[in-house]
Amino acid sequence: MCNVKRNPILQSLIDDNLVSDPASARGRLLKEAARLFRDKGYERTTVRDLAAAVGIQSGSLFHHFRSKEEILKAVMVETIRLNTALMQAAVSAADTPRDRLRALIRTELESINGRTGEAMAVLVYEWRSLSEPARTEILALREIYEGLWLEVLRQLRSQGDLAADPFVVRRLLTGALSWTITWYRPERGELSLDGLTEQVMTMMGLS
Amino acid sequence: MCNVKRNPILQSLIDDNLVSDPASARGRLLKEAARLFRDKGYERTTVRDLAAAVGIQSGSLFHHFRSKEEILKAVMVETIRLNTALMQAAVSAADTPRDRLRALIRTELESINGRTGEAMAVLVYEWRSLSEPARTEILALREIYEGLWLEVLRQLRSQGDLAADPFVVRRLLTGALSWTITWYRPERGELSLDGLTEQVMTMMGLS
DNA sequence: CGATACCAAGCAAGCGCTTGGTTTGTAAAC
DNA sequence: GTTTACAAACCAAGCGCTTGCTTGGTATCG
Repeated sequence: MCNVKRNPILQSLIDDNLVSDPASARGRLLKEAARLFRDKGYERTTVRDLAAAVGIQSGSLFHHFRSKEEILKAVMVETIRLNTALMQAAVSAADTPRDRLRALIRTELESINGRTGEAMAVLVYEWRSLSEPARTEILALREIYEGLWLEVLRQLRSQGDLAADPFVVRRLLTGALSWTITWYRPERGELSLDGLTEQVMTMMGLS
Repeated sequence: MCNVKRNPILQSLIDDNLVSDPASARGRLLKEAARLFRDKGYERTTVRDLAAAVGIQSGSLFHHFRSKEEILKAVMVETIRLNTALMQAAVSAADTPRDRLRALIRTELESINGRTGEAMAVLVYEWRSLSEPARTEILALREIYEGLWLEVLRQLRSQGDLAADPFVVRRLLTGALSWTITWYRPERGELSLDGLTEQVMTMMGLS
């Protein structure tokens, strides 16, 4: 019905049933869950909190999800799916390895600090709350995502623009970028997302 | 009595009652608490877990600490105190800004991945579990610590070795270094702490 | 009619913490 | 050198509350 402007990548994932429509009951719950999990942590968030956030009784949650953990897992799975797709698009739109890296950094920063930020923070900081089987499942999805980064970093290295080990650099960058959520406030206007991206590139001597 | 070799900086902090002796009852509890909090998270760790780890009943814990949160706070406070002292020593032992940065990076990596690693991880990833008053208290202590970094980064910038904003760089580094705890395994021997330090310096174009 | 979404009520288990009493270490008093 | 005194350290038991989740029933709608 109300076709508000929406990212075409997100739309195609919704059409393929890989990500829940944020307008649906399930999608709204997942969005609220991500926010609560980020703000209070998974353990401190009760099923009553989750239910209240979407205006239903706590018991009714279990019509949509079999357990509280399944909600956490769903938040993570859908977040990885969306971000992998966004990353792939960003990489293929850039021409040089340097621009590809810039695109990856910019996209990841946007994922962390933009609309999907809550879910992204949950993905990064709450995975200890997953049971072992769920953990391996998530890990498998992450590897596709990480492969994108490694390929670009290897390109940069082979053309002499990167002196350090791509593997190590990616991991240092993972920490550096995800940590921005604890301090970076885009709405304050001092530093834009593009500006922050350039700061990262500059620190790496790639400005 | 049994005077095993011990870091003199740690020893002086113990003598001043700023850090608990790891041999004392309190010190042993804090060490076990740090390990449990890192492995399972603060919320998932019960007072019964904590008590069992040092071989007492759960109720007996409250002879030493008024609440579970006080244990978390004590872990954090003592960790900051120790690491601030270690950092100050590391900085004053180096001659050039570049060496001072290297010393800071190396010391922080050691704090995170060495003996005090458990407590350090708790400090970084569990502060959401603190109540508001405890949070501001911890934050005040952190500022001394952060001041050390900023001064060295400003020195580097003023001599042209750093192009990016010191403030932003420190925050990127905080994330990059603390994240190593999730992937770096010094015991595996592929990459030493010195090697990792050099990788960070190389990434910043300061090798 | 039948499926879907929900509510009202509550259960069993686990939580942080309290309580009243016992052991243990220490050091002065006799 | 034994006794007395006393505080610190600890145990056993359990209280009051919250937790994730279940159950049985009801409203809504194609």
